[in-house]
Amino acid sequence: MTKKVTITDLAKRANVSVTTVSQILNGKDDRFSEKTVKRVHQLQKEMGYAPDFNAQSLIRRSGHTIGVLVPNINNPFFSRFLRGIESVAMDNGYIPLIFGSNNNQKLESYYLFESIRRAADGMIIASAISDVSYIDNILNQNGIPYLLTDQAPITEGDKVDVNNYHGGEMLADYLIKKGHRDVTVVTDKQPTLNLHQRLVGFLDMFKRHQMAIPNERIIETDLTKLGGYHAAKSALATKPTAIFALNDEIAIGLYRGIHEAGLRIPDDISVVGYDDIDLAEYVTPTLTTIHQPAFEMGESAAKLILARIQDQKRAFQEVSLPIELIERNSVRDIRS
Amino acid sequence: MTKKVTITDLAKRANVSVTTVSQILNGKDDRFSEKTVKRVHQLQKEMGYAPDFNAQSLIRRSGHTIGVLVPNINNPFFSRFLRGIESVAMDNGYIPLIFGSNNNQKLESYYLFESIRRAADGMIIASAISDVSYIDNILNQNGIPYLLTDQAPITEGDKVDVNNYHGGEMLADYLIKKGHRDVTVVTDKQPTLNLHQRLVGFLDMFKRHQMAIPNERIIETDLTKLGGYHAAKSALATKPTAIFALNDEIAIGLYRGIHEAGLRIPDDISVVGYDDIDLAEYVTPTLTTIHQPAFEMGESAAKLILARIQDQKRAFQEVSLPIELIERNSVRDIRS
DNA sequence: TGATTGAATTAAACTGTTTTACCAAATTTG
DNA sequence: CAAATTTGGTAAAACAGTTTAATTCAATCA
Repeated sequence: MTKKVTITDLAKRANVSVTTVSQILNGKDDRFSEKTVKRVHQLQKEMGYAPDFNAQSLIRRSGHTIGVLVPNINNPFFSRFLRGIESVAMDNGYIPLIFGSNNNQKLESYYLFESIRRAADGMIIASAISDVSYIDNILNQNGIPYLLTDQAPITEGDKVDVNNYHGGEMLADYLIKKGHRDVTVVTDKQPTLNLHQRLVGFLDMFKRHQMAIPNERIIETDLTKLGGYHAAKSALATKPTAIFALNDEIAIGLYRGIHEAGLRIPDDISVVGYDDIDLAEYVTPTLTTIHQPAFEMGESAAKLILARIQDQKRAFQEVSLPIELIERNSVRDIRS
Repeated sequence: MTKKVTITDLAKRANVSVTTVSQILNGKDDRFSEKTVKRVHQLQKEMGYAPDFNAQSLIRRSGHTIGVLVPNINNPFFSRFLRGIESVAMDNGYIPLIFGSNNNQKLESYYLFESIRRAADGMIIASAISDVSYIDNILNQNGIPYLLTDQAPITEGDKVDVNNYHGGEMLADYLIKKGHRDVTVVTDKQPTLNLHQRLVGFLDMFKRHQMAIPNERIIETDLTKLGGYHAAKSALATKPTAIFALNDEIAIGLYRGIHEAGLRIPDDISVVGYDDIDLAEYVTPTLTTIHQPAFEMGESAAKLILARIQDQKRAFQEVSLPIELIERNSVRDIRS
């Protein structure tokens, strides 16, 4: 167990001061003779020197880290979203610090402070549980720029957004055109703003067609496969011709419940989801859903926050990404 | 943008030295008067002080971090494995630093050094791509304990293991008992040791029954749904009665390919997988597979590495977790 | 000749925390 | 009552770097 090699070791071997080494290794080498520069680089390789991350972060007051807060790491949508973030963060020498709040407000707050403690340079927050102004307060207080991927009712800030309201509308419109009017919705017990907008868009469209969906037709569960599975019974009890699952995970759970009830999709009942996780085209029947550009959302979020880290004064920017209805085989046209 | 509150600020307000504050906040408060202790704690809450992570890590030479290296973050098996690690790490005040090597050796090596740079206290490595002795070298050199979840051919070290060889055997035995002899295998292009053992167990069992599987029946692809989907055609071309997918992801990809080819599972062809990801009981038909206790593997791994961090001298320990064949509906009994 | 300039390098201050060694006053002990 | 011990606390060094301002030395200039 050899001791870790430090900048001082390197400086000694090179017969220069640590200042010199530091400067050279940070690219400010125009002030030094070519000989010295070469020698330092040479020795760095030889000795396998890499600056200590914590020492660097401490004095730079930057952990070269961006904190990422998502509700659920295991949800495939967020999984791809995170990969998008990771991809651009890594390319720029930043490392994402990923936290899953699991709908737990205490945990969310803890992670906020943990990010501060770790000198995160910025944060990306997807669908916060807590009050947005609370988050804004904490983060502002500590001078940490952040970004929401939510239609959060906050006056200013960078945003990455997809129009969830419109997504809900599109699905409703699609089902209506296929002749469905007895439609049941399976949503989250504690919907984040995203989901809420999605739901409202859907309901509004039905209202506009004088076919308002009654409350009994709105079933609440967890945003997971298991949640969908559990909700299947009560959903089926409402005798719908179609079910709108607020995300694909729920839809896949419903598939199972529906199959176990001896019904067939889409012959006996239609199902639509939301997100277009990659699984959506692997289930039988393939799932009609709204495609959200999860990876691109992650990329945009990371780009935006990095840009702000570079320049705190730049104008706020709002990136809006398109969504798309992907028609597959889980909906039947029931017009006689 | 108020400045971050430091231990010095707190000390000033409390009219004591920073030493005192540090000691008290670290629980070494028996040397101080009750009054002082109370005051310090009171002020900590009031001022919202939390010690700077980087400063702490620097002087403690510990990032309270454990580096985790997995081949693929998106694979549901690893996803649950990571959650297991996370769970016990967090409970002990450690944060996992998660890296996905994506079968890229360069990246793997980079992450190793990044972990060192960040003063990781230990590492968990699942199925390394690189030579194990290479990893051992680097990590040993820097005094970082590590743990493999692999049947790696290394003399000593902590290990978390499930018997992949036996898992392969069990599946082979099962298929043989159901009358299958024309069996095709779909495996990874660059199998890690885990997968290799799994495959060898499977092949050996067939050999033992004088039904050795020829090389043409071993098809290589990526370890993903898409990989499975792409492999379906060539797999079907070998006219098997059953297919062994080396993990469930591949199996789900095969499902799609098989369905698109107009065949039915298990009527026309049987499929078995490996891992028992939660999706396995959501697909149609539900998938017969080997259950690996992914979450528990993660938990054990984290516990083991934490124990070693506490006490570098303790005896090496090898945890072996049980696997189980889960019989579902994807295999038909074809004995006439 | 003395001042100025420029190139190459460095000393010293700083980041926020922990730790070791030490100190003064109060209390106990012999 | 002097010596020893306890009580409650602090100063300073260390951790591994970065950054700013200063220094040295030689060459150029007026």
